[in-house]
Amino acid sequence: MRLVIAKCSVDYAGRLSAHLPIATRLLLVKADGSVLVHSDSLSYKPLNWMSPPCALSTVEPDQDHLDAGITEIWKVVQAKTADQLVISIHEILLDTTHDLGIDPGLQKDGVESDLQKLLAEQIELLGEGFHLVRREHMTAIGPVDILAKDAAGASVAVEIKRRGDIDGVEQLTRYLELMNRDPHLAPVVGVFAAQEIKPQARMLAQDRGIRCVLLDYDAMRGMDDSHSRLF
Amino acid sequence: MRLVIAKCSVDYAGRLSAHLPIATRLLLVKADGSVLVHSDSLSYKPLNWMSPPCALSTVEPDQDHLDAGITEIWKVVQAKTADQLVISIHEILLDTTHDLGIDPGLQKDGVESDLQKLLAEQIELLGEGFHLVRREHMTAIGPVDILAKDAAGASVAVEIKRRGDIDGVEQLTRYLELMNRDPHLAPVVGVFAAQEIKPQARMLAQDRGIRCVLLDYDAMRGMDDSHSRLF
DNA sequence: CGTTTGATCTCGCAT
DNA sequence: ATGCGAGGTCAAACG
Repeated sequence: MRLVIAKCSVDYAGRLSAHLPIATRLLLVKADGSVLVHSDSLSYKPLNWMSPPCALSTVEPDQDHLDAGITEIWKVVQAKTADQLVISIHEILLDTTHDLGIDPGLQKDGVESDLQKLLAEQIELLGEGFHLVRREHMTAIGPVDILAKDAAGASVAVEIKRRGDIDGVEQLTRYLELMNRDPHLAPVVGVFAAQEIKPQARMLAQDRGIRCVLLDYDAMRGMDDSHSRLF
Repeated sequence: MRLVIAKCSVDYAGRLSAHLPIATRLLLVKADGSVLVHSDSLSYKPLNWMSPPCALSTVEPDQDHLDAGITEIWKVVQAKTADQLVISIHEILLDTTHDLGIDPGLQKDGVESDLQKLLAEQIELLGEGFHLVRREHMTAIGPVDILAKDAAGASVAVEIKRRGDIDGVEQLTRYLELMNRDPHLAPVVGVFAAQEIKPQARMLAQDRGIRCVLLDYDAMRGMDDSHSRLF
């Protein structure tokens, strides 16, 4: 990884065009050749960047460039899309390279798949007498998160989101429409389950006869045997 | 901006839990207090981070930590959500600070608003005799990108995307459903206009009687008077 | 302030 | 490869 702090201007031409006026920024060149341009604010997202696979080359500045104060030009081209990033450097304040080695990677916990697993194990949270048919029930247009049956034996399709917005309701609606055409399943009722449900999503769901259920991840994890065994 | 290259492990607890095993990484502390943890690959996205507003404090390692080889502990807490990022440092290989000043910011060209402006000016691209009623026509559930009339005087609702996928078709469908209930507008036909349209989105649109139109941004910009005057 | 929507979204998984 | 869904989405625009 090469770290350069430099006074520079940057131009990107690819999926769109973008320009960064001259200023002092951090230029990050990673081992895979990718380049990130970061300013001193706006965390997370670089001002500009080039994703791998890409190649960095330095171009000799011509007299016009030199007159404009440009001492060095980096040209980064994407190998597949031919997107271009051109960094015109006026002054280098830091230039250091370190070998970091490969990273073991991030371990996550608490994402949608965890919610799905917990709700499948605690399907009675949806109501007395509910039982699980299967997770990831396949339909022609994709898998329904959970298929269950209620106390009366009617089919229940459950869509699970961490954050429930309008898209999730649309998705569940398409599944329900399709599943209700299947005489082996119909009638199928829908349940939209999420840790948080946006008002507009709740409205749309109600309008379509879909029940909304709020999930409490911490409480559900607390009920989980495999988790509680760890303590 | 402070740049630190260090052998460290990282733990995040907030909207989810995440852990990074010990390895050498770049730690980036920005002027606003935000922190980014980058590895030497996977451009763009940090392995872990904390967004502003947040506060960084150093915690004195206890004997257990010291025995484990930890020489320094950073604790970063989000001011509002109380999310926590804990960085346990084993060895510092680089530690340098530079004042970058504020960045003038990125200038973009070619995003959705540009497409909308150009299509509004060149509405006849949709067909002979089309004319613009207005951009951002308000409905009860939000603004339709462009409202136009065709040669026969029938209303046309246009949804514009850079990349047209199924969500855009759903969105337009909701608008059409609503607008067709309005006797002043009905009947309203839909046009889904994008630089690129995914096959599944095209299928769904066709199924709902919505016309798909591919937009050529460069050609449209070439036709644009205000742009050509610049050259 | 909350809420919505776009993004050079990125990223991962399944087909 | 391509499509699809999720993201600690982020971040800007709008009410």
